[in-house]
Amino acid sequence: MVARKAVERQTGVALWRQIADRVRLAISNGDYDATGMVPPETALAREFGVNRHTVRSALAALAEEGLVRAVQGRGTLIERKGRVTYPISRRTRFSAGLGGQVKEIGSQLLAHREVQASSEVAAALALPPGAVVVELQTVSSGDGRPLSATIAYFPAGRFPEMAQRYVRLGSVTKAFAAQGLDDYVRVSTEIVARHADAEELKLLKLSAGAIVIEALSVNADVEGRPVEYSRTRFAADRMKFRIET
Amino acid sequence: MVARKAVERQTGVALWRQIADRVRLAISNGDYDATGMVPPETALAREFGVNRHTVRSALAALAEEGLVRAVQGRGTLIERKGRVTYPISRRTRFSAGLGGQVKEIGSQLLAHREVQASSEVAAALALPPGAVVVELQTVSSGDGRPLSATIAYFPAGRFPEMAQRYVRLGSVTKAFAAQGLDDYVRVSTEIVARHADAEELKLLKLSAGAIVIEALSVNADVEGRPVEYSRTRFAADRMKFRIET
DNA sequence: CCCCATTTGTCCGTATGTATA
DNA sequence: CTATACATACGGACAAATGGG
Repeated sequence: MVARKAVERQTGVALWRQIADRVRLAISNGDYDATGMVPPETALAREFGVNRHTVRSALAALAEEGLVRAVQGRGTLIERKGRVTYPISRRTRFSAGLGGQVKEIGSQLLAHREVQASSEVAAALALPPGAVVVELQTVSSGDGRPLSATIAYFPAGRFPEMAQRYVRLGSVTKAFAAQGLDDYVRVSTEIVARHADAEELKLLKLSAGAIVIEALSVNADVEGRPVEYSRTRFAADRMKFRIET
Repeated sequence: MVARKAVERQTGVALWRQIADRVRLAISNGDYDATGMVPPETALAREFGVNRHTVRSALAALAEEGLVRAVQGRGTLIERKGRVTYPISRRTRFSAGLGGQVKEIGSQLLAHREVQASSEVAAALALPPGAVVVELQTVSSGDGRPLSATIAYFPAGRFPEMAQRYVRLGSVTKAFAAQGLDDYVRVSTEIVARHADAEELKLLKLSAGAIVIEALSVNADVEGRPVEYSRTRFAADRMKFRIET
């Protein structure tokens, strides 16, 4: 048992939210696996050095997220727990990487269009300035929980059918295959962690103060020509990343 | 100019803190590089849809961090900006990876001891249960800003002098070399992003609600024998990670 | 030098949210 | 449920400092 420090006051983050974050972390760490329940409100209040009402506010927030369910007379039951492990390697594939960890993978195309590449996108895809690219905005989920929101760019000349194929097949890898690209590799990944903005809170069904991990990545075909540049925002508290070098 | 969404109310996270987080991100993204200053308080208040006083609270927090400095009559100057890029590859080296990005790298040994390996540590280092390991607690900084806090474990039988060497040489790589290990490679890295706990806030000089990236990694010698298992907490808003696969 | 627009600093009061007892 | 204390957020007004005509 790790001695947990008292929450901090006057930091701009309400005590109930700090406690909600700690309990969420403890749940995903498996600290409460022995009972399958969160400790009683009075115990948590003692542990964090706050009033029981404050703990109740925190648990209400977690119940709102669907993470726990309070049952009068019994306690607060844990409805969901662990993080999904997402492997990052030279052959990173979203669906395949999650295989076995979730029963059902969902993918939803929110929007798509053809646009002139910004200087950032053109540089990443090694295209001339102003080249046309296909932009896809998607959200992926595991067992109904949103895991990531992505904006991806593909060279329009080479992959004109990305949007249509993605909708039908539900996977970038399959959409590539349907357009004659059988294999591709990850050439670069940059990662930053930060607080979610309002749009991400909504897309990923997060609560305020939540963390997203933003990954900027480039995939290329086996000849080294870039085929995809994407910006993926992961719901940090639902994911763990394993880097395979 | 990206249209920035209004901050959200009644979420348990104070508006001034949400705004501080957004402005910190904008600074590190270089959004204000043209002037070297944060926009005027009145402009920020309009942008976020809040009162000027609320913006002032946010800027006061950033000034407290040393990120900006307000000058009456002129504006709020940016004192520091970008994130340090930390490369993760098969040959990840802390000091070498940061080379050139910061003028001065600091490393501090907070504590060291010999302990019996926990089951987690023993498994990672491929040691028999109960084997003795050297535990090092360190904090590393760039140009005076704490960047990471690490707890590292080494097989005590093979590297009995880790603590003494580290203090003298200021680097794990050099401490290894002084004990006859010339080369080692990263065999696994697991990454999680979460809110910092009270201890991490203190060690890394962060303000409440801050994000840490926790990396669990194993290094092994060229024969594949594990030589180090470590748990490093990075100050997320000061770092960017590049994964080289 | 003064004048003036801009920008930060400080003060007042008031309403609401958070936390305790 | 009540009552109390403090933090947060707003609105307005004015002072103080800066830099450019």
